[in-house]
Order: sequence, then C-alpha cells, then structure tokens
Amino acid sequence: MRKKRVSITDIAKELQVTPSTVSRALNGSKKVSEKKRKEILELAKKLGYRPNPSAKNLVNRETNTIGLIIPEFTHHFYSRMLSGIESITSNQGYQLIICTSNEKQKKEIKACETFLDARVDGILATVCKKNEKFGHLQEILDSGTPLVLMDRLCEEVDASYVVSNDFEGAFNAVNYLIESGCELILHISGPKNLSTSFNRMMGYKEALKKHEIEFNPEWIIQNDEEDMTQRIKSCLQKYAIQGVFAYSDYLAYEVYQIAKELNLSVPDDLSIIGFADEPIASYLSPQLTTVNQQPYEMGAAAARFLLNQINQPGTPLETKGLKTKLIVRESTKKNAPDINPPINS
Amino acid sequence: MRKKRVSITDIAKELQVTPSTVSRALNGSKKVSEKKRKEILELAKKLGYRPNPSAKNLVNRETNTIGLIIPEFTHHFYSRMLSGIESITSNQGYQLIICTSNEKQKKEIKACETFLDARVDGILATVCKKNEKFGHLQEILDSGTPLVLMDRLCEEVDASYVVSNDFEGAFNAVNYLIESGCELILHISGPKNLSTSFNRMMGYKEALKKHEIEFNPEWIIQNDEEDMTQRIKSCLQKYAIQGVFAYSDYLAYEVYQIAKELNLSVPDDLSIIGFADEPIASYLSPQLTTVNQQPYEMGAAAARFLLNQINQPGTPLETKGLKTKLIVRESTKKNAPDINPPINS
DNA sequence: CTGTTAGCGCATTCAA
DNA sequence: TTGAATGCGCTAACAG
Repeated sequence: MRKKRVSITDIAKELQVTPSTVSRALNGSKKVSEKKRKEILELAKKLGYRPNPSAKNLVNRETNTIGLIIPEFTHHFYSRMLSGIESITSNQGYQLIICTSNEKQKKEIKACETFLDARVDGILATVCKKNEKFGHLQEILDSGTPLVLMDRLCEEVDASYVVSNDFEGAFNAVNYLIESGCELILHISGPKNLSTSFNRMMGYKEALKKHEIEFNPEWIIQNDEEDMTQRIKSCLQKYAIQGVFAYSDYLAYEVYQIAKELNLSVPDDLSIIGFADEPIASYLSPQLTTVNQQPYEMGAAAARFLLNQINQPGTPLETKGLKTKLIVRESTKKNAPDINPPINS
Repeated sequence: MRKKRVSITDIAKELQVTPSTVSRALNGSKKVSEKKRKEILELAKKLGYRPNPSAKNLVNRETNTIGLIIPEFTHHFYSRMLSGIESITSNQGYQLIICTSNEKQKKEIKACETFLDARVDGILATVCKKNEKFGHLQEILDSGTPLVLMDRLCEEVDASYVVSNDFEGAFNAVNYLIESGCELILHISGPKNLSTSFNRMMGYKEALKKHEIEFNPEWIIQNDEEDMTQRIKSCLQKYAIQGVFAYSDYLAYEVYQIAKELNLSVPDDLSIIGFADEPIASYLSPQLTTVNQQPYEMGAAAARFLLNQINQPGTPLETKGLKTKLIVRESTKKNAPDINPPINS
C-alpha cells in the first residue's frame, strides 16, 4: 500500500506545460521564464514532489551511492573510521552502503559483486586478513569504478590508499621503551600477511637498531600462533624482558594478564605498549600506553580521495600515510624526554 | 570512463530475439523454450550480464534497500546491533543504507527525508535522545513505508518495536544487590525523556519495594545534571551507601573513580552494577557486574520484523522485549543465590 | 523560452 | 512460445 509519489508529469499536467519544462525549472536551468519557474517550484513544493533517484540514475548513470567494505563493526577502530567516512559522504549527498567481510575473503568478494551490480559510484574498503586472490579488486578497477583502500596495504592492487604510518608508530613506541630504560623488548606481532603487522615489526626492529640492541628472533611472537600465551610466558621468564610492544591493545591486555600470573608488576617490572588506542586502553589498570592512529581522519581522508576520483575522473591515484601519536599513560615507566621524535632516516 | 555494462537488449540482439524473451528467460518464466533459455543464460553468463537495479526499481517500485538510523557508530552496543541487522539483511539480498544522527534530531529528520527520497523499502531506527517532535516518523508511516524502532520506545509513534526488557534488567540487578547484602542503594539514572532511563529507574524502585526498603529521592542522581560527580560524592558520604546501580557501564566507571577518590574499595565497601555489558566492563579492575542486553539479537529481530512487513504488507505491528541477563563479575559481593529470578508480579 | 521526440534498462500486457 | 508495444520517471537533443 505504498502511497504513490507525485512525478514530474503530474505537476506538468496540472500546470499545462510539458515535463521537460518542469524538469528544467526544477534543475535550475536558465531557459525557463521566471514566472513559470516560480509556478512550478511552488506547486512542486505544495505537492511534496521529490525526484525519483532510480529514474535519474537510469539516465545519468550515477547512483550517488558509495560502497563500503570493512572487516567488522565491533572494533572501535572501524567504528571511528566509519564515522569519519560518513561525516564526509553524508555532507556531499552520497548514500553509504555497507557490507562486512568478517575477515572472510568469500564475503569480501560477494560484497564487491553486490556493489558492482548496484552500480555504486565508488568503493571504499579495508581488505580482510586472508587475502590471497585479488581478482575481485582488480575487477572493480577494470570496471572503472574508483576504489580507495584503507588501513591495510595491498601491493597487488593499484588503487589509492589511506593508511597509518605503522612503521613510525611502532618505531616511536619502541624507541620510547628503550629511552625509558628498557633494553630487552618483546614484540607480539599481528596476523601474517598484513601490511600493518609487517610495518610495525619493522618499526620495532629499526628502533632496536638505532640503539644498537642486538635483535633476537625469539623476541617476536606471532599472535596467530597456537600457543601464543605459553610462548610469551616462556619468553618473559627465559629472558629478563623489560618491555613489551604489542601489535594491538587487545594483545597488550593479554600481556597484562600474563604479567599478573607471573607476579610481574606493570610498569615497574614490565612496561607495556599497545597499538590503536581503543577505548579499553584508558579503562585498564594501569591505563595502557598506546599508539593512536586517527581512524576518524583515515575514514574522512579516504572518503575525500574517493569523491575526488568520482567527481574528477582521471585524478591520479593518491596515497596518504597518517601520522601516529604515542599516548603515554601508566603502563610504561616515565623517564623518556621526547615522546614523538621525528624519525631520523 | 565507466565501462558500459551489457544490457538485456545487447544479448537479445546477439541472439536474434527480443528483449522480452531475454527478460523472461532471465526471470525464470516458464513461457520460454528450454533451448532458448539455455542459450540466453549461457550468453548472459559469458557476457557477464548483471541486471541494472535502477531500471528494475523504476518498474517494480522496490529498491531492495533498507534505511538505518542510529545515534552513533562508536558505542559497542550499536555496533553489535548493526551486526545483527546486517546478518539478516545481507542474507536476504537487501542493501543497508546507514545514517547517524549523533543524537541530534535535526540529523534524524534529514535522514528520514533522505530515505524517503531514496524510496527505501523500509526503515530501521533508534530515535535520538532529544526527540520532541515526531512528524518525521509519522511521515514515514504515512508514506506507507514499514518502520521498526529499536531500543528506545516512543509512545507517540505507532510502529513495531524491539527493545530490551529494561525494567526486568534493572529489577534483577538491584534485587541482586539487595540479596547480596546491600540496603542503601544509589541509582545513577540516564538521560531524561528516554524510555530506557525511565524503565530502569522503575525497575530499581520496584526492587526496593519488594524488599520493603524505603525509597529516598536523593538516591537517584540524573546523569545529565551538571554536577553529577559532585552529587554522587556527597550522596556516598552523607548516606552509608552500599551499592550503586548505574544506567550504563560508562557511568559505572565514573563511580569506580569516585570510589577510588573516596578510598572506598569495590566491592568490599561498595558494590557497583552497570548496564549494557560493553567490552570495557570486563576490562575494568575489578571486572564490572552488569546487565547484558543482547544487542545483536535486537538488530536481528528488528530486521526480521521489517522484512516481514515488507514482504507481507498488512502484517500487524509487533513488539518484542528482549530478555536481559545479569552478568556477575567482580564489582559485587557474592552472596546472592539466584541471579536471574523471574519477576513476581 | 517551450514543446516534441527519444531513450536509459527492464517487465508486462496484449497479440500473434 | 514469441514478438510488439507500452510505460516506469526523468533528461537531453533538437526544433520551433
């Protein structure tokens, strides 16, 4: 029982003019007499006329919609990214269609198809962890649909990118640990094959290098190894580890628990730094020192990139690395002077 | 430079038939010879034919899209709700268009207009805190667009609802406090005019009543009063408050901090219960006892209601109250026997 | 300035 | 079973 909406022809009939004239008046074309324009606009308003986007899309070949793929909603990081995106797109009159991949490539591929079928004007995505094939992303590119990827790099795909400067963030974090007196530092690294994992690990290594601390492969424990917890425990006991730099705040929390078990006090016996500055970081006891990534800005910047590409076809691809910021709280000892030094490279 | 997509006529030409036939074949109509159907389907696949939704919408008057309005992305509660919604809608081939209100009625109104303009097939919404006018929601109803509201009730709007059983949740929480030995219990209540605030407060009162504890108006402090923190402090000091039931986990955390300041140990000196079971609840020290609301199920149920209304116009409105569950953690003393008793009414 | 004509891609009615 | 014709609501090219 949907109510019939008034169309351009309805108002044309009532005013004894042609639909064309009405269309022109409504679209602000100059080629309409002031008098008629006024009449038309008034009647349109009175009748509650609203253009039918499907009809428009059909002739204009644009849908004013943007497709967004994210791994999941429930990480605060993605929520903030989403907010950033929405703040830009809603402002520009674009609809946001959202699909989640749940880190499953199958769902990601399906989402891409859905978006292509829907003729979205552009696509924003954070690819999922286990991406081994990139045909679906290549298809987007081939179709001529603008694509901007966020957070995770993807060498194989020639798109625009907005990511965090993971290397810098990790470097500064580990550097801070060292300068505050830690020497032996454990790194809990992230999922394999993820650019973010790789770059944060590299930042860790580079910081060690800067301070001429010999790197020991045993000090890196992967989060997706089965017995991660056990390995961390062993490592903490075997070496006199003084600091831990974790890939995420959640992993940092695991270290909190291990420390508790081992009767290590944080930060006196063990300094811990996380990554992402999720809300939990400031609710933990002691509050977690972590690396802020500006997810809101990430989303906003990506949306801007995308809208540029949509509105000005041919705009060259862009890549943006967002600055990170070390947020010093209570899980680290406090004797480092400068917390966000530039990387000397 | 968008690549042209193949249309129904493209494949008609190539096969020397009319678009009608192709349309029929593609839509599984019986009135096509098996041979032609096979030919058509094969060529369609080969050419990568994908129907144009705008064209379909134009003739069918449905868009296969659902509009969703939520206050914000960044509360875990809404993220989970979103996941629940998405799990249902994506399964049924519906697109989800999302707008956030940021708790501003102005944005909510705009979102409704946007959705109506977009001819969405249905709308899901959690209304914002300060809703004084309901014309925009009434307009949705008047247009014949199915509407399901979530989490917050809205007497003025005659739609379907899926909400938590806030009363029951609050009642059980406070009842638990009492049965574990607390007698003087403070309630930090939520934003004015919100059904959830009202019902949780009523649950609080009812539990006191059940145990014949005299109710003192000073024991209810509103979260949107300016000097909330100060008032809580005064109250804790003036009376020998033994338990606090807070409208949300975040408010409960504020009480943690106040308790710390006042040198009150949780739960020995003061038991605290929150509401919502946000992730922070389990990361706090001590871990927070709280009321779980099943936001995922809330979203899923609302989506199901909506799809029912869309697919079977005339379906009567439904209202569902989701069970809550008291999650006992470390912020409450442990001597209550039955944590989720039925309300005796 | 305004009307006429045509077409976007598809589904559907009516004939054949 | 298939084709021809029509229209969904709108824009745009072309005449006048």
